[in-house]
Amino acid sequence: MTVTPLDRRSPVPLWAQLLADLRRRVAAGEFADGFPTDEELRQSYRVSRQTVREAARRLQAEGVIVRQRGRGSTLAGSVLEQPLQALYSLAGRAEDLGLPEHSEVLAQRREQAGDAAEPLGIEVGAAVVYVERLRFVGDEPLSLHRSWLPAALAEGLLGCDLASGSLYDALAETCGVRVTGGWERIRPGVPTPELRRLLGVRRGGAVFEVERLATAGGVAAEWRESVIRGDRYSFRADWSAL
Amino acid sequence: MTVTPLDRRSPVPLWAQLLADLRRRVAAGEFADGFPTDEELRQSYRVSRQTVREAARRLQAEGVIVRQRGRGSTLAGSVLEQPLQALYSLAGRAEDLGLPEHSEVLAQRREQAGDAAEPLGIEVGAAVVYVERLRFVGDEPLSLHRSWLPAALAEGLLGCDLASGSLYDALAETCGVRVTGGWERIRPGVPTPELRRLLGVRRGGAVFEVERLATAGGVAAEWRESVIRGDRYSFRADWSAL
DNA sequence: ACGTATTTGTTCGTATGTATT
DNA sequence: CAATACATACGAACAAATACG
Repeated sequence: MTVTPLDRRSPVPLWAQLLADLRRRVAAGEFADGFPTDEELRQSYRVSRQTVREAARRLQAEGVIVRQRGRGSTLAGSVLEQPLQALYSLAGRAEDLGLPEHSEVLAQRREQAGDAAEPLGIEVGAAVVYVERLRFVGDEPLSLHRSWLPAALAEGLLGCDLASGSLYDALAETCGVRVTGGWERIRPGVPTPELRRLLGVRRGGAVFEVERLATAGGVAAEWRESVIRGDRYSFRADWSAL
Repeated sequence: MTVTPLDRRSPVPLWAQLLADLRRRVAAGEFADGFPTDEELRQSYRVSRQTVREAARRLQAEGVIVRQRGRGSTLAGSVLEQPLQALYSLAGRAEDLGLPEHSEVLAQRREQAGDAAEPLGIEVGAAVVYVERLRFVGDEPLSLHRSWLPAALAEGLLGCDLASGSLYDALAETCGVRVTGGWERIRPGVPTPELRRLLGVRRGGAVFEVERLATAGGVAAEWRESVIRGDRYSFRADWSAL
């Protein structure tokens, strides 16, 4: 019984106290044989399910646990990876902010799958649609995106005007494929001279490199490699009450 | 009346439908004169407050709105900045994962505040404690952290052993100062030759550059500039049901 | 300066849906 | 099919921060 009792008179919310105690127990290596269920936590800490979920939600957001319906919560593997709010749609984000957005389409053609075959789960040499776009927010370029989509799904994109808007909107309208999920990984990078020129990055400037897999109903729909200017884009976190 | 009615028989959760509609309305420039309160949204969409909060929580996580107790929700008309799960404590994260962690203390001394004066909100030349640590996870260096703390708060850190563990733990134990919040900004960068050598980054390797301000009860407690190896650390987002 | 109304945050209880075992 | 476990959704109440008269 290593449960630390929570203090209801404390100004610190119950969920924060619970979160702290769970972090402590995780660090102590306590849950090697399975993370407790919501119900078990509810009983052992004598709080409501709401409170348990609030703490669990944050543990999940931090990448400490993975929660799955019907299966329960499990400790996440130990990788030095930080969860992130999904970039998802840069176009949508710019639009939300009321910024003018457009793209220069550098390529839009059929190809045979090379490196993209593996993440897409198709065979090398299978037909894919390749789209390369230089995206502008305002007058200056912000990012370069290279996307590979299985031709079986995205054939219709070839005749599409992609000079503005989200690729996923076009994919939904033209091909009836609605992207429902995916993942992406973000790293820092040094742009090649050609990329520097395309994006207008000054000497010594760095970029974010983003890999993304988008899925539609569990099927891989797009593999994307993006480069985003570091001098025009950044990530920010505000944190409190931890 | 631009409220799109929600479909309760749809497999898409109500909060997701609400979120989509709110995003649409934001993009349409509808909330120029104030974002609706939870109660207003509850009534106009005929859902419970729980549902409203679930959608609002995500809008906040995306950086679209800012929510404040007593004040309401406001549009965060802003920059191209993406919200991020706080890095918060790298030491804690490594510890949670059961990875061995330690630091090489490169500097730990009293100084006069220079560039750190402004973010800390103190006068240039005021006494600060400067700490520079090279942090290892496993046998290899992961990051370099340079911290400035007001001497008025953190004097006690000067006599502290900082070879392992979190600076904030030391700050709490030695000085009785508990960090309660803050913010950080993350950009990509190219390391200087000296940093390359210190961190063991190969030629052409890039890094994350992190600026952080930590506060304790509303008072600035630490200004930090960090450099994290890009080949050992990355950010990851999983997204779904959007 | 003080008290009241507003608004979001926290917490409880309860019921039902959905994915996994 | 049944049991398990997380997700969604409703209702309700009080706390805490803010705004306003």
